[in-house]
Amino acid sequence: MKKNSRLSAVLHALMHMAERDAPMTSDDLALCLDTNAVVVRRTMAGLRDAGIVQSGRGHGGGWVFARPLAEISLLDIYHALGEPIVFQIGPATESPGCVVEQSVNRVVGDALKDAEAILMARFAQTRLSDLAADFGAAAKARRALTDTG
Amino acid sequence: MKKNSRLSAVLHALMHMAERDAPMTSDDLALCLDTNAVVVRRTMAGLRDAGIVQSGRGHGGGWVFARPLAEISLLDIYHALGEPIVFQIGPATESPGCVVEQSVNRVVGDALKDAEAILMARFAQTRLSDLAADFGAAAKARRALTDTG
DNA sequence: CGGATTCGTAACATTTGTTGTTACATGAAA
DNA sequence: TTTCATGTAACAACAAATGTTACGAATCCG
Repeated sequence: MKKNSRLSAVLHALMHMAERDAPMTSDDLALCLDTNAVVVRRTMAGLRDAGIVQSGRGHGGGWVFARPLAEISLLDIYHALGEPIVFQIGPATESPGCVVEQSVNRVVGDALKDAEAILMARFAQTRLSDLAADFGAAAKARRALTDTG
Repeated sequence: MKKNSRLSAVLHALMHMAERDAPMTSDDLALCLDTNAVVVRRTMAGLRDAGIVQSGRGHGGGWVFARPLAEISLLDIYHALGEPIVFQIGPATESPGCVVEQSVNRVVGDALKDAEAILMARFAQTRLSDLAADFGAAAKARRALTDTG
């Protein structure tokens, strides 16, 4: 299956936004992500609804953060994207009648659930400011948002 | 996209095999799994190549275990299936030129890698005999294979 | 006001992976 | 030799993510 790259894509976009003070248009971001402006809007829509970013129309419009980077976790982003499916592997039947299949689903499902919990915990404790620091944009990001927030 | 259910499907099939002493044909298993015999053969092929099961043709043929259930881990099965992709979420670009994207990929990739390691560890420590015990087929399974192994 | 800019969104095409199906060859047992 | 069963290739059906086009709505600037 094709992988769902919305999480990585949106993080990439947000980090480019963090490098700038001014709003970035969907076309700007589409260039950064090597994709289409419509795809950018589609992906960012969830973040806007979640109050993570804001969009403005017309001249001087575009995308800006609605909160300081230190107050946005990867888990916030993940949820704002509609909680994309984490695992590609899964049961053949959700509610099987066969007790054997029920047993298999329970054992494998528990393992997947635990792994997912680990992942979510990691996402929860990682902030956008950490990500920005990772490539040396920490200072810029702080100047751009923490002061105003 | 559709989920990859081969792991669950093959475990379901193996547990039905564990309930019986006699070989089960692909048609038998296809009935259990509510699918097609060709799909069963296709999926089981990896397990046969890995020496986990054996297939026999002609009258009285079908699928049997090649090792005791206690000596087969879920990780063995997972590898035998060609290590299906675990995560549906992933990076947009594998080897990006953009340093920002590299940073994002590293952070998200590390989190995914850790979660995958947790999952693999769980798979490694879970044997088919554990699975069989989970639905009360432990006695049967032991009678069928541990004695002969 | 009018034009340029930019987001919002629906509709459709493209791509890719999984699963289902058909057809036929190969091997083994009765 | 007939029947049963696997091995495998080829193709169809289906689903999900992404790319593309088109058009509407809001905003800014002159």
